[in-house]
Amino acid sequence: MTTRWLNDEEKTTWRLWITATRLMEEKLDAQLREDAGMPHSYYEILVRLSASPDRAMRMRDLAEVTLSSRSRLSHAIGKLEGLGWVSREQCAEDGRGLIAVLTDEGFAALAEAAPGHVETVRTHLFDPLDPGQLEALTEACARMIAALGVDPTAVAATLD
Amino acid sequence: MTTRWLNDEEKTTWRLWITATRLMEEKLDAQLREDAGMPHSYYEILVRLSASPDRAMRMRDLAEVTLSSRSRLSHAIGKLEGLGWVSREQCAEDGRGLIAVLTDEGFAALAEAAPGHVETVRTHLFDPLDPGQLEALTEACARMIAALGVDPTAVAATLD
DNA sequence: CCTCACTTGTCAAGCGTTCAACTAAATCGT
DNA sequence: ACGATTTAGTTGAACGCTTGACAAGTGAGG
Repeated sequence: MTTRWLNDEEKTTWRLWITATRLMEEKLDAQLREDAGMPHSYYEILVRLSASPDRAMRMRDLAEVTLSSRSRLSHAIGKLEGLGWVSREQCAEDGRGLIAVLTDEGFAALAEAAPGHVETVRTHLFDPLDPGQLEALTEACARMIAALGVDPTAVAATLD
Repeated sequence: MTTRWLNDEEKTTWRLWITATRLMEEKLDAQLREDAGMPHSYYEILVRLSASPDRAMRMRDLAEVTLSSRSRLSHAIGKLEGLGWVSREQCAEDGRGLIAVLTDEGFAALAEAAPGHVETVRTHLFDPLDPGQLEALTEACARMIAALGVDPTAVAATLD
């Protein structure tokens, strides 16, 4: 089968997408490291824990919602435990399981980091786009996620 | 100043954006590592070189268009040189400068990798979106890039 | 010329991630 | 009840990237 190469218009779209995603992630990570001393990936772990009942989640489930491998999460929680922001507890129902629990210190760190993070998101995503563009962007992302094999309604549902 | 928190609709948009960008980059990287033995970032370096006159670019300029730090590019070119895909040559006009040149082997590696990569991009970005969504996505990315301090017309112009 | 500020590219150290191997516990089939 | 398989989580090595420091080169002003 012959390759369906990208035409100029598609190349433009593709390059803008790549650039926007890279710059945005770079900006978020830099802002959080600078102002809160943690990378974006760790921030997201804290967010997920804070939004869960008892501020606790099983490692397995936490890995899934943060799109992390178990190994990655294990290392990350190790770091966060070292910072005193998360603790590990045995899972009652399953002897293999561990529960990551957000400590009061972790919650405080998150509460301090959140305003700056949200402001960054607003400044670089929501403020520059009008409502119609936001709607189109939302739908486009949902379709891409579906094409990548993940259920977008499940993603959207994990707001908490 | 009080924080303008995200409402539910905005949270949905934000989470879909994060998920789509992560999954897409993950997919691209996995596909290229699997089929071509190189990460996505290295593929982009080869693409930029292949599209330049004489398949060559100064390190400085290559770093800029690939959104890399000089250090990062230096490491990457070192790897690519080890693979025999790129060579380094002295810059005639500036004694500090080095020119990265794509070798024939590098070009062959790129030619072999390109069809699978383009197909992946089509499958997960262009195929699932209709023309109107693509246009909206393009414009949205351009505005985000502008908000992040980069000129989007300059990004789009570097098609070659 | 000479100096001084700036640019270019590299390098070592440290951080976060991935990969593969591993332990331990639960589950399944017979 | 028992071995085989699957699942949960950890670990260490290797990888790629970032940061900060550095040597070498450039170029404008005195």
